[in-house]
Amino acid sequence: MKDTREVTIYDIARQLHISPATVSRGLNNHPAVSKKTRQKILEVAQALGYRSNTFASNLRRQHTNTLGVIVPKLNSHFVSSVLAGIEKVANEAGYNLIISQSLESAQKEVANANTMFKSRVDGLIVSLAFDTQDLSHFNPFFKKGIPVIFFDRVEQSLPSSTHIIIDNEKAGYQATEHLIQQGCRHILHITGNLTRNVYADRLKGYQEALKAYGLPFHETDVIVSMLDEKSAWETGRQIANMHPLPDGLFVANDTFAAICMQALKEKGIRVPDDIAIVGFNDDLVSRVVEPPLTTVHYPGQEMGELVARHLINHLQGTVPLTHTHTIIIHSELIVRQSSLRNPQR
Amino acid sequence: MKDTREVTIYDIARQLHISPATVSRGLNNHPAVSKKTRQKILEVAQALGYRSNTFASNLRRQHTNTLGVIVPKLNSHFVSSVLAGIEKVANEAGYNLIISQSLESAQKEVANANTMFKSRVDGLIVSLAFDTQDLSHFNPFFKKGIPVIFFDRVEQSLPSSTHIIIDNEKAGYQATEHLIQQGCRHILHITGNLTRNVYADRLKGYQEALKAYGLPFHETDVIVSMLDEKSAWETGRQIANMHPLPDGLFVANDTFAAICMQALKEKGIRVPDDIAIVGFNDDLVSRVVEPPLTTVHYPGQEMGELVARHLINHLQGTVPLTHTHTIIIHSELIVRQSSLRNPQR
DNA sequence: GTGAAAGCGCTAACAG
DNA sequence: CTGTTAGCGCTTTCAC
Repeated sequence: MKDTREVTIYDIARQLHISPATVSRGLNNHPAVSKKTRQKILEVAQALGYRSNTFASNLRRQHTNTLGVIVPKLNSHFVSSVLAGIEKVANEAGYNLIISQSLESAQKEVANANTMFKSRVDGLIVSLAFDTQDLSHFNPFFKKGIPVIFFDRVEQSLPSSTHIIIDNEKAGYQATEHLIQQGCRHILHITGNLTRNVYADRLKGYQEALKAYGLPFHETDVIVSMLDEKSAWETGRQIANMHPLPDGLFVANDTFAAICMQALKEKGIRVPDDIAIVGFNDDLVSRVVEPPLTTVHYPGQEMGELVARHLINHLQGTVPLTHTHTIIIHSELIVRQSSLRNPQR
Repeated sequence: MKDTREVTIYDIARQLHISPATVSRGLNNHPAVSKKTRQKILEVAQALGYRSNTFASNLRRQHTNTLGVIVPKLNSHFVSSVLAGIEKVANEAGYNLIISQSLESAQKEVANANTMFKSRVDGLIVSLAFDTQDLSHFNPFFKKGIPVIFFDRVEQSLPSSTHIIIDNEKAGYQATEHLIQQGCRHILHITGNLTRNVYADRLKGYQEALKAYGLPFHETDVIVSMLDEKSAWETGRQIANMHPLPDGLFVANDTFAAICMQALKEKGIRVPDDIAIVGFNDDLVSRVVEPPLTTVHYPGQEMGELVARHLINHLQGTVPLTHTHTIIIHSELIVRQSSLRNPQR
């Protein structure tokens, strides 16, 4: 039953009475092969059910035409969009993708990086896990000159690698400013691990905005959380029990914000009247909760396309990666009901 | 700067004055190699920064130790859980994973299958796209004797391949029965492409339940949708404008249900008082909407583990795959406020 | 327990 | 435009 023998270029060559080299060239669209022979080669290949052996090919040429991608979690609108963007560009350029998720664990990220290294990806795209501190698991790549490019969750201390991010400080500023303009005077900021750029920068923006509007900043108004579902419920309930109640919440992701909102509402607290809430990411959930969540949108797909294009350009020698350090993509605040206290118009 | 030369088993062999064959054996824990030499080999390999060349290895042995996974969408709680389960088992058994998403497009699924085939995965795990009809893109696998195993979205007409599913008919029955028991008499069922088992079976369950409770079934009460976000809003608004209003909604996924709920509420319709709603999947969103959504939970992680274990057992020759046709996993209805009309207790 | 040797399938000089 | 040749790095008989 099993059709066990593999068809090779030798089989094609034999059938056409030409050399395997020519077959190889024909299959790879090498210019120095006549249209006629190429045509024939393709036909026979088709007829014989030939499939090229990537391993032999990769073994021979010393690269894999494969890009590695490590993300914290597949399961978010933002990450999905980025991936879609990366895949589009990679596909068009003939690159394959290996995708893995660290599940927000530094340990798993290390394992993933090792796998990627062993898989000999030509380049690596990374968004760091929640608690990744040490970046030495990328050293093998640096040493071998394999380009690594970071997006969103980056470590800017790292020299000589490219980062593609949004202006988290600005986004944090705008979110906070918006809350202030809605009349909030005591705004809590709920965020993640502050060693991570995205959270540290949003916090900076939050602080700046407070300062700009002459509001005091209290350390105790910043809640650092693991940002998982369980903490979200706990934090939400905790806030509901505060006296006096804060009147604004700037939360570093939509899911967390949505759950907080739920927890607050369970305790009879009104959103936005008692507490106005702003989230981050523009996940689907932000549109489904009641009231819809004001949030920061950033263009995942574009970001992914940009990241991939950059990496591929570099791999193809077009652009020296080390010269373009940090690329900042536009983000914007989307105002919905969860923060709107004095409806405009 | 670039450390360009790769370390091979020859380098290790030379350093230890032994043959590459022995090094290979040592690295692969071949029994016929003394503890001492193995120890030394490992040390030198470490010191030299050796990484085995998968391509050479794969080229030589005729398999890849890699499993392919094709899912409709990465972006759902259920799929993430399944993947986690698959990964756990695969990892433990020393298998690598290539994961790709069809994004609910049959066309993309074909492309993915081809890529998997070219990547020479040792086995394939598939959950079908929304609109996949023709399954011929898996023929190359069947022909070559590469095992393909389906889960959740399956095509049971397919002979001689294993399916791992939940009892969708039963789940559909229970969901509908629950709504009836809550006093619903006119229940709409919103679902996906009815050629797909999951949707067809849930519909059957819905019909059975109606019949069992002496309620009439109307074709027009079944709304077939693409189940994307846009349709969800449209459908929700459409339902809101119905006269008379239905009093129950059984929706084939949580996201869609959540959006419908939102759309209904926008029109001033109360959930569950005017319309009770049951979703499907137990996605995070089901817990965050107001009121929380009654839904059907099924154990993704377990399902993933089971699927992977099954496939790997077969690859290792333990179990003949063709003999175990269909495995059914337990699912359960989780009752929350969106459907509770006469609060128990 | 270890070594020699052949070859997995492909590509890239080089030569014509 | 096409053929010859020589490996890429590894595993696996078959010897010893």
